Amino acid sequence: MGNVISTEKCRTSIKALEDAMYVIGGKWTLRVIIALKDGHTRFNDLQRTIDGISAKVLSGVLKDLEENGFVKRKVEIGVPVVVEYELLSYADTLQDVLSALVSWGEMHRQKVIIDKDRTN
Amino acid sequence: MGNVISTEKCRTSIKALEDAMYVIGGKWTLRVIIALKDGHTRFNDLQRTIDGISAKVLSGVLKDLEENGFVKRKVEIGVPVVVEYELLSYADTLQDVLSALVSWGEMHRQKVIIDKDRTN
DNA sequence: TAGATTACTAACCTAAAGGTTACTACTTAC
DNA sequence: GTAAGTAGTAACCTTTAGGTTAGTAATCTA
Repeated sequence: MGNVISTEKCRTSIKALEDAMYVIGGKWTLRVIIALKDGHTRFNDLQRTIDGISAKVLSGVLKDLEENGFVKRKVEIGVPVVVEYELLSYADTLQDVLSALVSWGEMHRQKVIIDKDRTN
Repeated sequence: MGNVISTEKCRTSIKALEDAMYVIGGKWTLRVIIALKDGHTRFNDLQRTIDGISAKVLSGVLKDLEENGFVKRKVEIGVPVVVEYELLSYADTLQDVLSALVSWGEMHRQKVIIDKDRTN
């Protein structure tokens, strides 16, 4: 009961997790980053790739990503004006997070399917 | 533009991420798991350890964790009745996700502090 | 004998993330 | 000449996760 030292480490971990989730825990944030990494750099291309995202939400997420230093918005003046969202190197720091989440998600989906089969 | 093959891989990754976030993306889910891993097994101990969580929310999270196979609820009959939440081995599969998120959160907090200093 | 602790639940309320619809102004394709 | 694509914004609405308050019944503590 109440091991203070471990509780402190625990609280520290929880705070770090909190910081991470604040920035990348939104419903769409990491999905947009995945699509950007996949080479989809333009607004409508992103919207088409990410099923279910609305223009309003995509626009908001892209603004947040810019503010947090993950993405650069590049406007190429011409006719028509072309806007490209370029991933910055800071986005690479998310590599471990992304691959851990994606592979855990795949694994978990398999597990859920197997569990369902066993109950039939 | 519109490389169909890579777009499909991208969609698959996004779905896996979606599955993961559905299960562990709640505001409190991973915080509770961290506290459980730290050896806090009882309800009020967990509530004291996880700053800001209400009894209602903690109770809901613990039920979800049980349903998803992360936790076993153990009742020891006696006076008073003691309830313990035991982490199951399935929770170990989250190790990579947890450490990636925690260390990214720590790193990001440092970056934010440094960025703030630079603007002063 | 008032207060704390045990493990919660019921009922209610709020905020904010996200969803929907419509619209811009210009250009290219059919 | 009309439909679709370019990159969004404005205004509005809804959902729901989470927050708040209060209370249970039994025991122990100051």
